[in-house]
Amino acid sequence: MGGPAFLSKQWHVRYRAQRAAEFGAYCREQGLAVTPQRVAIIRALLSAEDHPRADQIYARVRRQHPHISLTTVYRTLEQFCEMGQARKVTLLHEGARYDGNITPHHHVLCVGCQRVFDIALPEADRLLHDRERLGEFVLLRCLVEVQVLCGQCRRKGQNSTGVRPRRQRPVQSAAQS
Amino acid sequence: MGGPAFLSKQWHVRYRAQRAAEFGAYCREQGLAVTPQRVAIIRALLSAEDHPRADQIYARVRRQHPHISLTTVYRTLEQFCEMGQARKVTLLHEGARYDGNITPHHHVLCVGCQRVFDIALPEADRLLHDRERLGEFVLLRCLVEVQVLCGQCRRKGQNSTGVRPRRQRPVQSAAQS
DNA sequence: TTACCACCTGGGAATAACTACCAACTAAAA
DNA sequence: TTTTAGTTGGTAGTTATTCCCAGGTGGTAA
Repeated sequence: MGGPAFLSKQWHVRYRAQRAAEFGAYCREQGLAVTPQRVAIIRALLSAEDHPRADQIYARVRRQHPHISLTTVYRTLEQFCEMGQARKVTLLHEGARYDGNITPHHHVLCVGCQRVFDIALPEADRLLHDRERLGEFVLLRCLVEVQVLCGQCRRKGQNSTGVRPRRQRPVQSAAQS
Repeated sequence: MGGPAFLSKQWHVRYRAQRAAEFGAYCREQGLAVTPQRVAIIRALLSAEDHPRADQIYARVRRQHPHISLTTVYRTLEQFCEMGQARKVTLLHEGARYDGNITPHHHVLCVGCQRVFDIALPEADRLLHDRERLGEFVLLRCLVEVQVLCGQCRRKGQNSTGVRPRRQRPVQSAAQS
């Protein structure tokens, strides 16, 4: 109880259905148009069980929308991440960074300036303590990335989530003209 | 005590000096030639405080070795990682992967087949529980990647560390010719 | 139902971050 | 000093992703 657990198949099925149903409303709420491309991409993403890459989603969506472009897929996935409707599993994906310190430690990344700092996190090292297996998997290592906003970036007034705000469609009220 | 802690400057200084001093012996032990390029790269890496990218290390090494090639820098850094003399901070760097499941969860990556699985890790979620700050940093999120070898890959006899073994220079003993 | 327009899309070109290849070079064993 | 496996540098890919912009379209207001 309280230990690591894989998420069940059944849970996933219900979760996806709910998310798909709410998608249109969510877009409208955010001032985004509900285009066939966006719907196709969120569906492909929600029905995927393999954490697909952008090009894999592109290939799947193309079965229904042969004219969709790869650019649209990349752009839309990025938007979904900004909206909080998807997660990018790759961390620090803008090129590998190297660390000469090979003692056990973890990393703190400032989402503003992309600087990386070393940190010791004994709790993290104990995370999967005295386990060799996790289900059918042989445990090798456990990596932790703590995302923060450094003092410098906070003062510069960077948005605190690392998510760029999108422009809202102007609400056409009785005010003007 | 036992909580998150940044590694001290002083510690780093001594650590680097020791690692630099041991480097030659380590290479010989591994059957690797001690070339000026390798020495320059390990020095640049050990003296770096910023988790540099390969091209940054290239730029720094070039100040002393104007003829070194970027290819050598990439190759050498990769070797250092294989030898365990460096760490690559970027996880899953072969392209972003997307996840439609935005509930709090973490990822298990099989280093053999690169498949990604979702996992709930309440311990990880509690890791930085009831903290808003970590030193001068504002905490945003804490991401965990558990690296494993899945049953399938284990049976296929994949090397269990994700590190390719290097060919040893044959020990020229009295045996032949 | 129509008109409008800010938003959205597709396609090609550009970029960044590697990676492969191979001929020339060199560390180090003998 | 000789030999040679191991190493390097330069060039030419490749892969993943982003930029740009002309043309298309969802959604609001009339």
